[in-house]
Amino acid sequence: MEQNLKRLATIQRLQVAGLELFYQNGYHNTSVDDILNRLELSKGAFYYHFKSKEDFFISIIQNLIVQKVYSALVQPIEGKEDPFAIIEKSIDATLETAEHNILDNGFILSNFIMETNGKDEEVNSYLNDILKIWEVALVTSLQKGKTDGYVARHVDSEGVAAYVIASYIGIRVQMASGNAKSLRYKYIQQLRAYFRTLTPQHTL
Amino acid sequence: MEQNLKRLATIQRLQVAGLELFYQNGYHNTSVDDILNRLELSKGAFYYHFKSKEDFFISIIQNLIVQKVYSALVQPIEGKEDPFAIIEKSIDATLETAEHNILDNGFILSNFIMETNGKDEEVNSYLNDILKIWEVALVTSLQKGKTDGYVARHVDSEGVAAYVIASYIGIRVQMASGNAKSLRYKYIQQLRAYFRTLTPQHTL
DNA sequence: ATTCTTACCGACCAGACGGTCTGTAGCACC
DNA sequence: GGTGCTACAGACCGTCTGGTCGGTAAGAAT
Repeated sequence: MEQNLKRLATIQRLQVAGLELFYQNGYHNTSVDDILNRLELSKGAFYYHFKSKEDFFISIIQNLIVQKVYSALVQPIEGKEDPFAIIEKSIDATLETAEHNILDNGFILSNFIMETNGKDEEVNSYLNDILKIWEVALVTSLQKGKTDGYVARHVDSEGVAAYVIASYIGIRVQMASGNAKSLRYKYIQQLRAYFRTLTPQHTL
Repeated sequence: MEQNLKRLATIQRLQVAGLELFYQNGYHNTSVDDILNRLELSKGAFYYHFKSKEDFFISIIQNLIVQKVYSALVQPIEGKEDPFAIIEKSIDATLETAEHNILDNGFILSNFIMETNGKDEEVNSYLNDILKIWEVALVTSLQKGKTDGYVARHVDSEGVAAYVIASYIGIRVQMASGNAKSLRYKYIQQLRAYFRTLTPQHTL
């Protein structure tokens, strides 16, 4: 039993360190040895627990990234308040962590999606699944907002979701290249302006 | 003289093939040999004309990518018509080429920016310069639109530019993972809705 | 106490990759 | 018609990377 705990701990350590390095340097630019050196573990340990680097990455996606995205972007918008308000709030919150260069959620996704696009088809599909989860949550929230009177009837929920996701991914690309703070402010301003056109009051 | 032409032709062939392969497989995932094999040239040829792989990439950025982005996204919006109309049109046009999987312009940029972010600082800055060119063109166009009565006075031109660029980059990430056609349609719809809030008539 | 299994070590390997270097065919120039 | 230079050819090298494999200490099982 004690053994099993140590095993799980080692796996966890590898995954956490792996995610951090993959995020900082990219998947292809991070070697297995890089991860091992940081933890003072050996090749043997790694390949005892994971059958390949790719398998390792997929385990990270499913065990760490899914949960992070879920808790940061999906769960917060499941309430029955004004969808626009809570969507804006959840996005702003993740952008704030991004600003301080903390390992952040959504960006990891788009980062890896672009890096694995074309090659690493399997990894790429797992990553896109996560984006899909967010998309579904956004659409659901918007549809509910229609019956609750927060969202105008004519709004194309899927279109809005795609647009929100797009702008979020894009702003993160730009934030990566400096002056994150002012970009975040500008972005939220414009997002709010955009949302304003989708409210029922607006169309009256 | 004949010699000089051949020299330039070889350089051109290398750059064109290089851009195509870098775009398809990413910069780090494309080896110099990959490019050479396609053209049936040798290592000697490559390192005669370029001092390193990075130097080669920078030459591609400055000779090919700059011009492509300029002709596709900057030049078209320099007129004095309605900024929103011509911006929308230029973006839609590039998304259409993207849809048919032609080597396309803006995406190359965001692709490479993300790949070279963190490492390859020099390459990264050259890429960001191009984004800046687009941004400046957008801001200029919007400002001119204010005096021409197309754009509401209160509009934050820089914010709008950042938001447009962001959504464009993001939608391209999503288009890369399939169903490009419907995404393009949705995206343009939402972009138009967003622009509508920025016109003077709207604020009356 | 012995045997088996788990969790890990670390030397090693094959292949890929960026880059170097020596060589050479052919055109230019006098 | 020799000399020099340009534009390549291609063998070679050092390094890095994912992955393998034989070994082993320590706990579990009997």
